[in-house]
Amino acid sequence: MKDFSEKQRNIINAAIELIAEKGIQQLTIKNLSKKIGTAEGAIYRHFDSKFEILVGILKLFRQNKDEALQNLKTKEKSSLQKIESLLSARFRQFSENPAIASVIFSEEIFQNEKSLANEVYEIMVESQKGIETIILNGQSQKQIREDISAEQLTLLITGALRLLVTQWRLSEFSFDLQTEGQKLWKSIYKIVTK
Amino acid sequence: MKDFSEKQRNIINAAIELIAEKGIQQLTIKNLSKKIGTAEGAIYRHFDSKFEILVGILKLFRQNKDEALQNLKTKEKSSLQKIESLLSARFRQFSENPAIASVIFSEEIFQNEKSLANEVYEIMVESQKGIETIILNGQSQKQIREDISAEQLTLLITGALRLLVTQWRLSEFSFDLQTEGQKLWKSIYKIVTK
DNA sequence: AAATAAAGTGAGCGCTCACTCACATATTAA
DNA sequence: TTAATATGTGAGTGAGCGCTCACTTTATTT
Repeated sequence: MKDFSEKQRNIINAAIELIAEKGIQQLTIKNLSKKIGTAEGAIYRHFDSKFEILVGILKLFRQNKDEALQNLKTKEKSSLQKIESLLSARFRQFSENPAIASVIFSEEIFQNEKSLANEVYEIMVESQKGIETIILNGQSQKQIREDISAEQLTLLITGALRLLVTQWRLSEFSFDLQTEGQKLWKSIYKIVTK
Repeated sequence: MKDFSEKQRNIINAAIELIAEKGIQQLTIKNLSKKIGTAEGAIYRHFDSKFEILVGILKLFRQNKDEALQNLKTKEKSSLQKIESLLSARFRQFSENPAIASVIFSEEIFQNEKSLANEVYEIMVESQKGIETIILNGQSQKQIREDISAEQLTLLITGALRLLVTQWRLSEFSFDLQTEGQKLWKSIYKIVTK
């Protein structure tokens, strides 16, 4: 699994932005080259096919997720603090790069190709497993209520996170995501600590 | 706003199934006519354009939502019972018609066209307003906790519902949605009643 | 400075797309 | 029964798609 060159990252970022702006159906090589400011053919010096660009987007998302989870493990924090960190890091990332917010929870984009759809699902499951593990830890340390399973709490937390981001996007970023994200965290805190 | 003819409903349902199976990019007039068993041209006797078929899908979703909310108003139930009814009705609907589950929460399908994307957002907001109203009622009757706003509780409930359905779809319907839906309701019940 | 490699260019290829239209067939009205 | 209307058919149209390739330009190595 090699890393991307600078040009490749440019192309991937432009692709994410294009999808965010116009939807997957407008992610064409022509539009992509226009966005980057090169001829169409140039793209094929860096990617074998359009498919590989989509693969690249998912690879980037997977890296982000791995980094976020890895980052937490090194720190000395309580389970609740870890969850708060994860959430606020997410909201910050999306605020700084709204295009990612528009693509990362849109599984439909990759539904065209079976192998991509599967990758999307795997990333989602792994990401939630990370949160579930933190919650399980919090439960065994009696910081998080135990009358609701870690799986269910994860579903509630992740679901709300996703929906909030989706609303932010569909409303054309009409509210401050980080502010609303903090509100959400306060609610989650009340709920998980009972 | 006229109702659809039988042929039009056939076409809309086939379109939903196609999107569910192969993604929006495979919703082509050729594939659609193959699915229905007619020639391509026949479709244009019932819809002016492919765009109008997408509009039709959204119209159907809006009708479903309106009916579900209207249905509840007539019944004599507590707020908590109403929410449970809403959720279980949803899960039943999706179990019986998985294709709808695959499309209804995939907002990016309609992202291609600004007017459609807006419609999608409106339906979402209205749907949540319905739940929020029920929760507000439950709060004023002291059946639902008041230390978390109705808006936030709606976000948590709706988010979890959506995510559960999405997981069910991405896992290729690998678990029983209604069973998991009941589990979710039990968790939600514990949370909202404190 | 010359040679080699890497990156960019854009016309053009085969293909699929949404959609049209002249015609055929089925349904309803007179 | 005939006329009128609605519906179905499928080859055809121009446009746009992903992608290729002969060629040019830029960067790197000798």
